[in-house]
Amino acid sequence: MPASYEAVMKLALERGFYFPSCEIYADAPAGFWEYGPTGVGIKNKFIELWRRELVRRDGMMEIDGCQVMSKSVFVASGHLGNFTDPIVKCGKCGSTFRADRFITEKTGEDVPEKMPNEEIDAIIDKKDLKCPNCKGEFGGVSRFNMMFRIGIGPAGEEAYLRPETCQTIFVDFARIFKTMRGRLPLGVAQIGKSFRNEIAPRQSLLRLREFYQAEIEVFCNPNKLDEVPRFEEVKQTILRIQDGPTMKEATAEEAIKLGLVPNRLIAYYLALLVQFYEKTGIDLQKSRFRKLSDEEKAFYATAAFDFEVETSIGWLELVACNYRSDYDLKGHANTSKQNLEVLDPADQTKVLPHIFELSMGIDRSLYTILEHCYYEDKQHDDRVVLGLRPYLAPVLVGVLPLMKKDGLDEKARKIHSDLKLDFDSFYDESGSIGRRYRRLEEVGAPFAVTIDQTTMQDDTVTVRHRDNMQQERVKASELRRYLQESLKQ
RNA sequence: GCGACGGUCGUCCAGUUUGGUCUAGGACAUCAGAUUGCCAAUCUGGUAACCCGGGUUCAAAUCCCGGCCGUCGCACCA
Repeated sequence: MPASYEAVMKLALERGFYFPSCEIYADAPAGFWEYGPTGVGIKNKFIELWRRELVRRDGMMEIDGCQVMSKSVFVASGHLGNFTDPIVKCGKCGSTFRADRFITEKTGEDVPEKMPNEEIDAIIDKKDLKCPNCKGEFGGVSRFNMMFRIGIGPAGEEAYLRPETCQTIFVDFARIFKTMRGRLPLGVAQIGKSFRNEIAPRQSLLRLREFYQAEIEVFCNPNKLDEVPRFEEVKQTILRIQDGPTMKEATAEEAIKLGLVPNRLIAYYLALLVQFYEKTGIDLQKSRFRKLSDEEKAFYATAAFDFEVETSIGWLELVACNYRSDYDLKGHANTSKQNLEVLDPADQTKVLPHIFELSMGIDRSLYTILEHCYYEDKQHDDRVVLGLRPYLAPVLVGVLPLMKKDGLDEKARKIHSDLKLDFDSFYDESGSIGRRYRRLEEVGAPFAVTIDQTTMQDDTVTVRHRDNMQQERVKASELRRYLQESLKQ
């Protein structure tokens, strides 16, 4: 079995990576999944890698905001206007359709999403449109909003679960900029949950109703999009860019010259993103930045690239990279009546920052890492191996006594307890040694330390490597340094 | 949300056609003991499931109704 959605799913269920939420109840809703112990291990390490390679490297500021946000936030953001799709439901068979698209398809008439419900109803009446499935009459147009609405306090004040984490960053921007002595360009980052009431959640981690995002919002001066001193560090990074039907590979520097990327600021962050994903173990040969056409772009984006990775079930969007211009800050400034302009000290001008964002889906990224790292080793009984990088593995090292006698088990327990506070160490004495190696491989543990008779004589242990199954002898006293070393690049 | 098909130990599958030896079976996984002692060994024993609710019937894993979940297709994915 090659790496496939089914194989990854099977492993996830068998080894506790992730599983359906509330599964002991029959009324558990779709689109909610939990991470088990091994899954959390990978997730936490993925987040730490993200912090190291993006937040700390670039000197970004990380915040942690609330999941419940006021109604006004979404009036300003446009979520309560632009994102409500007009839908019609057949009174007879219950089929539902996007009203605007349905009318355009049937009559050729252009129907903007924002057209009032009554006008859309009038068109359906006039053109005598019927349900294409059963010829039934349509009920009136209604609006479907993908946000979860909640009631605050006894009066049930209207509020919403955020449908994207970035709104927190926008509304917090002024305070962060002032109190943290910000300067443009300023990256503000956040990891957190977002909620979207998907109509048809599907494929476990890939389309969730409650999901993790890692977002980076870069606030910048729109007049200085090519002033990026650190661009030098990344200019040789290869960007693979799909523009319409053509796929082009170019360094970040060339990509600007070729007009594939509009400016240095965007090129810089796309390159950082590539360098980050290279370290996750995802095969970058199966990745691309897909330049979105005008029709595909979100309403707020003036330039947009989706970072996509090919998996057994097709191309998956892992990160949306949008140049959002001043859409967000302008909206929040108008709605809140606050001035969100900042001073650019270089030329003492006031400017309303523009925003370039990297909006990463953590759950999808984790799935992709699992799939790209999964393999079955034909040379060795089709052993299932998760070839995770050491710094992403939920278990770094398994500590195994060769046998449970002659004091080997006690010695092994001692070594395990010496390691476990600083490393993800796992002690296992159950079953044959080969069996235990295989179990460790399935959760991606890169190393197994075995305690044998020789250990009792000279205090050395064997370190077995997951990928090539080779072993080497290492002094027990050197183990910590050995493991420490493995966690570096 | 619509349609088609499906839902049985942790995982995969048998059993449902024709209701009754199903007290639900197997494989893998897992646990305990024995034996072995560096790559899924063997033996013995154990844990562990009919998605939920209702109905038909003397009797339901099996038939009927409703719900939930999953896969696929359509639609959706801001």
